[in-house]
Amino acid sequence: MSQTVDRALSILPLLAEGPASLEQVATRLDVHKSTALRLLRTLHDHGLVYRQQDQRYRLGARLFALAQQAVEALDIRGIAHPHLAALNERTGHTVHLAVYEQGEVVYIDKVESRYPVRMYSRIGRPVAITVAAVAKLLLADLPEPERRAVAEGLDYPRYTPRSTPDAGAFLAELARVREQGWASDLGGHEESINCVGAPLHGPDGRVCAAMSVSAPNVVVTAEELLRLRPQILRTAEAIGAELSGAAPAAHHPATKGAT
Amino acid sequence: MSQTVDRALSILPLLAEGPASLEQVATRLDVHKSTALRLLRTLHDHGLVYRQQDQRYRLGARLFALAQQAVEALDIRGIAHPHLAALNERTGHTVHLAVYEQGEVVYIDKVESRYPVRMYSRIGRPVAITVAAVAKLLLADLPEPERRAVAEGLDYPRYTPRSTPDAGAFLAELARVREQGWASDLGGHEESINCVGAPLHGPDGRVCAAMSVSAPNVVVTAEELLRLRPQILRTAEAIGAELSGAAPAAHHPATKGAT
DNA sequence: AATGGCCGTTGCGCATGATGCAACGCACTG
DNA sequence: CAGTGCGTTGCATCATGCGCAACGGCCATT
Repeated sequence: MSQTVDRALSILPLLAEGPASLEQVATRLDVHKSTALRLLRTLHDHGLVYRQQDQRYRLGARLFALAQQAVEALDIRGIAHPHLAALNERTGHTVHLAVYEQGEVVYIDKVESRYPVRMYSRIGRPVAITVAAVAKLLLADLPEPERRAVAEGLDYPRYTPRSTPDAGAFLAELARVREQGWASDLGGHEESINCVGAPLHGPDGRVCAAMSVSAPNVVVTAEELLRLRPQILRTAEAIGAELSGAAPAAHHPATKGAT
Repeated sequence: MSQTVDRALSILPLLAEGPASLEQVATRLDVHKSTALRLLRTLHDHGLVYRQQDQRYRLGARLFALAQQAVEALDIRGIAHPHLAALNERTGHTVHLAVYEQGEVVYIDKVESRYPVRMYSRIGRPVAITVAAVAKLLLADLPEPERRAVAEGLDYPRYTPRSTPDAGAFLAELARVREQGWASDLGGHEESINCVGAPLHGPDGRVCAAMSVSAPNVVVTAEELLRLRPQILRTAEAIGAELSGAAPAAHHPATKGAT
């Protein structure tokens, strides 16, 4: 692995937190100022980093453009979206789509609730990996050694009393999820929010993404939400079928095609 | 500028075009395979690049996560304020900045008029959502189902005879606003007060805030106020560019003062 | 107005780390 | 079963990225 590039790339997550000065970057990277400057300049030349008038650095327009292209390149998203929208239409609740990539679970799509109730997460933010239904689904499908390695490398923040407490409990939960083919999170992240999720199987049979329906219990109780399970599973299967090349059932015009 | 980093970063736009094999990357970079491999591995370790089953590389979801995190951390007010102050300086009128959150539109910044006018707005307070220019701008950008849901759940108080009367009229107005890219409120909240507003686009291209210039018609007529529109739009675009990290990019320190 | 500290910037000599090469392994093909 | 194409590895060479030290602008302090 290339040390120079490694350092340069380490700057990006750092700047994602907020603007930082040259000195701050140098300190956090543990390199000399002049080194940090050179790296930042290179990033700047590529437009990944932006320099504001106060000379501090932020992420730049190019990075946003690339990010946009990155999600658009994910076929799953384009294929799944109409299905997710339809599910949202029928249930009225917020629907999420997430993928797993190298130890991270990332939301890549979301269809908002019709209810004008604020939902906790925005797409893109790394998921609360130890509790979210989608995270459980994605991790549950990993081969056993990797699953354990990931589980043991995680923090287990106690968002609520119902949050997953530790690696042991998490692995047990993953086993259950794997077994039953769906997952739920009942107030494990935010006390009043529940969600139910299902896995999306790719052509190779492995779980390539996960979806979930979330709602605060001021709108529906956990029991009512869980009653949507069959519908969610059916949607997940429909998406999976289409991913595997099955003809898309003639729903709405499935415009947003992927190639 | 660092050559190694430069090469590594050149890979990203290349992959944005579509998945590519190691050999293709090496060729396009004009470096040896082994060099390209090392660079790709480093990018991969940082999650910026993902390796699909067929061993070809594409952009990683982490890029999206980074961008999204940066968007959330954006200090819209801090970036916008100098521009708003400058606009206030030039026009003399009250300037507002607002965002949409949890079904409400709230002011997050305000630069007072140089004229002795009283206006019922305060930072942190909700906006008269059915009539204010900023509210129209923010709601006009919501996805259609949510927009309709919100519009239908609102009250439509008749502050004045020119207030938006009902959901139908409001949705029609939102469509117009969305189309034209700016909004006005001519005496819809307080009989004698007019305002003109423009949307602020965030890095993801969506409207993340809205600004407006307001003045009572004892100071300027509605026509005169509307004549400021180009100036307001220009300001909004400048803020948007800065929010997005668009790079005019002066390397050398000498650049000082407004452009 | 003068001073000192802070922070970004520059040029340079040194050694570290990035480079290309050549050889290997693997999968697919004729 | 050779032959081809592509990804991977270890290594010797030297280009390149590194830290240092010194400079200069800006701001707050006296």
